Amino acid sequence: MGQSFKLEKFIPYRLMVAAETVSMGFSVTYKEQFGMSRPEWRVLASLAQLQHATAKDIAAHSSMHKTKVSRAVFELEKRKWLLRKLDETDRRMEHLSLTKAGVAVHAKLVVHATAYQAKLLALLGLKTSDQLLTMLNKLEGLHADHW
Amino acid sequence: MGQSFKLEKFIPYRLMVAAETVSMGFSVTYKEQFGMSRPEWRVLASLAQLQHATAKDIAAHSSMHKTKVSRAVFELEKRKWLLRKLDETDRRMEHLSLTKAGVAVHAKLVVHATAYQAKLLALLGLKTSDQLLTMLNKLEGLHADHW
DNA sequence: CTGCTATAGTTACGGCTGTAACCATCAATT
DNA sequence: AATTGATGGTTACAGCCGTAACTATAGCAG
Repeated sequence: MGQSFKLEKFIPYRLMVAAETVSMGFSVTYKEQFGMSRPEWRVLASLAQLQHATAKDIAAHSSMHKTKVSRAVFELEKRKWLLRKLDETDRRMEHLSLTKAGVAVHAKLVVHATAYQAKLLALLGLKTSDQLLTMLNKLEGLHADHW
Repeated sequence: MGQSFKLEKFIPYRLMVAAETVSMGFSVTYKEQFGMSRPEWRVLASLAQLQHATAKDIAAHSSMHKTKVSRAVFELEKRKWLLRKLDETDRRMEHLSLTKAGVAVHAKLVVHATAYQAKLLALLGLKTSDQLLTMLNKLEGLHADHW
């Protein structure tokens, strides 16, 4: 009769549901406070961290498709949180950086992000994120033939 | 200078990337072998498990929005893997069940799903999924004010 | 210099998604 | 039985997304 396969024990399913739940919890912050989308938040965070990067760098650093980055960069530029500067010697690429305003928005979001991270770790009963990140590293290495 | 917030240490981000990586690994199977989408796979798996359910039951069991379920049910019915039967006493709802063909497709997918699950556990160095599922339970409980 | 190939980034397009509105039905109240 | 409100399920619509095609530029081979 009842087969033994249970959806609720299937890791890909459960991981996705958990990821969506957790992501939604933080998206409230950047959506409601700054009308930002997830791709925009990721680009902002990447660029704040890298200080200075091309769209391609950001795509690699934030695990996003280049078209998603392109659209997010456009939006952030429109809001004057990001500046583009063409490379003088190779005019195919543009160097991106945050404006003062962009840095300020990022700083505000980081406060919430840090608090949220702490909340998640507490929920999991962990002192640091190391174990969890190690586990996620392994999972992300699954299709390591991308390179 | 460099702020201390690192995107690659932020749990919501890392969890989502890992979930996408892991999900993609299995989606190859149901996409290439049966031209199925993720919502369709989830409905198939739910229905195989519940044996007999309404669209609403499936939405709850598979964590999907009702419109997604509605569309997936339509597709599965079109392929004759699923049957609808109107409830005689309450004609708003329909009882769903898999056809023989639907059960057969599910059986084939379960073979792959089980193997994939084992592969993931091995990758993580775990003997069972219990620890991991316990952790995911906690994360999914985050916004437990849904009920 | 010319032509070929590769690269950074953008965009047209079709597909998928959630929100909100909708339809049909039911249950409770009057 | 008519009204009202709730419920199961569908659908119109607008927005987001990735694929593939595109533009512009660069670099290399002849």
